[in-house]
Amino acid sequence: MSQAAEFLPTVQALVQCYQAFEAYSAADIRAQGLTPPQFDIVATLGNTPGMTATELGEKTLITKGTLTGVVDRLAERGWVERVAHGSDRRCQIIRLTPAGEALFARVFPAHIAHLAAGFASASAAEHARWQDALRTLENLFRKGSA
Amino acid sequence: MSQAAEFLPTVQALVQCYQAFEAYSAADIRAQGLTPPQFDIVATLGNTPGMTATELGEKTLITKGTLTGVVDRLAERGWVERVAHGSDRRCQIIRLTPAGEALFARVFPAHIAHLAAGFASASAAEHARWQDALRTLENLFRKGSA
DNA sequence: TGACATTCGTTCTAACACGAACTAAATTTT
DNA sequence: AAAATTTAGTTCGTGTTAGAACGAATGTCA
Repeated sequence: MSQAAEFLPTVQALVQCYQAFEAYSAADIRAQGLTPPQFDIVATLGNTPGMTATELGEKTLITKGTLTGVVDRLAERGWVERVAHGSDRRCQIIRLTPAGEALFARVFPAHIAHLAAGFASASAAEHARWQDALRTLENLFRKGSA
Repeated sequence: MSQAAEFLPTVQALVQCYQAFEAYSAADIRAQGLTPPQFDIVATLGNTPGMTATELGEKTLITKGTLTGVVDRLAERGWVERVAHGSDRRCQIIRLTPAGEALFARVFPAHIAHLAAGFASASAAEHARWQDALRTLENLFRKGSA
């Protein structure tokens, strides 16, 4: 109410910064034939023995209802598979197939390289400043919503 | 490639900060019976005589294909209307109805107050630091994609 | 003037997002 | 052990998203 002019530019800067990053990152992911959520899942499952859908949802911040569909589409293309959990018949372990591991080995390093190219001109001091600023800002909203 | 460990925490901090803000902001908007894009449109049309769909899309960063549907739903509820453009029969002016203006007068100040509450503990110096950090970060991705 | 290209908004498709309702399987309570 | 609760994952409804194709209106150019 009081200082609207004070925080609105901050909000605007955050939104625009995030959207610029998203556009930069997503363009590279889509160019490799994956959607951002699909890439997120493949990257999370890479170099692991697989995990339950609940775990995968927690790591990727994808809600369980959405996760079913994204995993379905990855499974249709033969990149992931659902296998029974040993002791709990409610759970399924989701893991990469051999084809999925080959996909991971191809697209993950490529995407990291794409991001690294964007950050080529950034110094360690700048990274420290960004991380510090972003974390203090994030804490405002986490505290506010708790 | 070289310093993957250097920029990944920055990316992670950006994504988590943005998602925390989104969650904080969207919860308030949904509690008032609007979706975030719907709020965005009502807020953009408030205190204006209306504008074309193209203009509205540019200001809200909603693509034209999406805009049709969002405006449809707002029109169904009687908050916005499409009126003919005087000179160009391809265009339509989208504007708030009286009910839409009443909605704007109710939800817009309430949402600003919600955000202001989140920023209550922030100083002017912090805002300057956040805005500076976010803008330098944003420029990396804009330059990289150009 | 007539052919061509551009712009405006809608429609379509495929995918994602969230929450609520639902089934099945465990776990806890009594 | 039987009943009540919790947890795992799917399904469903509503809404958002990007991009491509489309028809109608406008503008350009020869």
